[in-house]
Amino acid sequence: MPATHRTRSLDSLAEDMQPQLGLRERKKLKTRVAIRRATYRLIAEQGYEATTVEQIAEAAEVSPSTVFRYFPTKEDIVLTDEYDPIMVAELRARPADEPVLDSLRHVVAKATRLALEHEPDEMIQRTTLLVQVPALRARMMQSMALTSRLLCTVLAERTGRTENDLEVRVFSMSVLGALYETTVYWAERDHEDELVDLLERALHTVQNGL
Amino acid sequence: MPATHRTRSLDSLAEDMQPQLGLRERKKLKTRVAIRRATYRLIAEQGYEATTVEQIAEAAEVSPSTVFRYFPTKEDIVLTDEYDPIMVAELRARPADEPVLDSLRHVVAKATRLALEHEPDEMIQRTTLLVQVPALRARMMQSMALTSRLLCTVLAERTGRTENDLEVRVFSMSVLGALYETTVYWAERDHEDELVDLLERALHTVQNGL
DNA sequence: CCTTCTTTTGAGAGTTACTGTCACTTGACA
DNA sequence: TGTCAAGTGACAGTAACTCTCAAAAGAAGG
Repeated sequence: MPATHRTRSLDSLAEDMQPQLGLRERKKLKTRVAIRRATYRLIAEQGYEATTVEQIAEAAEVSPSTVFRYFPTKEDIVLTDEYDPIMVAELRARPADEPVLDSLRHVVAKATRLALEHEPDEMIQRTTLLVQVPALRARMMQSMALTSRLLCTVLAERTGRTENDLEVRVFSMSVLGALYETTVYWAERDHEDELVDLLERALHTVQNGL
Repeated sequence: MPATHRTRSLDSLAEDMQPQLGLRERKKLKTRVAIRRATYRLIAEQGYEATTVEQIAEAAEVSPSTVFRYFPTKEDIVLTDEYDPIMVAELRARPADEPVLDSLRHVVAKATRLALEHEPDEMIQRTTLLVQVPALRARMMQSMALTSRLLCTVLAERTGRTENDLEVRVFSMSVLGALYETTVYWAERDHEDELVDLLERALHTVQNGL
């Protein structure tokens, strides 16, 4: 079966750089990718709810058990993304005396550009689904809360506070909330705006209020 | 069966003020209350996941079908709260030239005090569950997003913008995110702080940054 | 190449939240 | 009291998970 090379994705990236992983690991990666591809395809054809895990398993040529072994929930097949650690690293790399929101602006812009040029299709399909499917929105917000905790750690380092400090946590969460809402807004308006610009405006609003 | 009058709740409040509702409506209210009481009791005894809807139905002396007729999901039995419309009304009642965050401070403080004096037990149990059960957190955040849209409407009126304005939406969401995180923080620290004070600090942080 | 150990997989059975249907009961109202 | 609408329960069905266990397949050593 000829693999499509038209869409570039994190998956395909991961496929490429196989620095001599054992056969076992390579197969695992392939299965993971196959499940995700099948999922995205089926959902595009039938919609999220109409697509059952059984169908996904069949399309990916694995058993349903295997699907659940790779992804804890159906939502995760769609939503899992791997940008958090990258963003944390970038954030730590910024000069320590730079105002926090400036750092965030830079990092968010960079990560967004990276994501947009790297896997634009997935990004659009994912955010579209976010608008359409409540279950996915809920799950997304959960992962947003997780990301917020990561951000807390970095902010704590910067400000000399605890990562459990109320102010740190509130600030992180309100930033993440802002970014989330912006993403939804972008998708609602059919991705016609420049996401980077929207995010810039969002962070500006967080900083200066209405 | 003698009803406990030790705990004051919205439910019991609603029970009291029955300004001549028909028998039908009164029965509906009673069923609703029975389901919720049973749920809270069972969850306190066994935990959230271990409690099945069937058990709840049995304890509330209704059929499972009826439970689902009253609450769309198991999560909703625990989480449904009715403060949103009150807060919106209060917010509209504030002077139009008052800075938005000042209005919010007042309204949030008032609603919180009301809730705390009125149904402290439910509030504590609910927020405790919020910390323990991921599914409830997710659902809570979803309802937070809904509340955010309400807030958007009010903010739009105030600022002369659209309720779909990016800045309005981002601001609403970041405020709500802040309030949510504060609630979780409160519960995580075993409700030992004064929630009103924490919320005040949270809104201060939203206004002035870290 | 063959053996042994370990990881991964698939098959199947079970649980539970939720949906839809339909006949029956029970308040509302004349 | 009888008629109508609203509310309820029983039942059957779906789909997302979970658990268990035996078979398959890669890794490692002789």
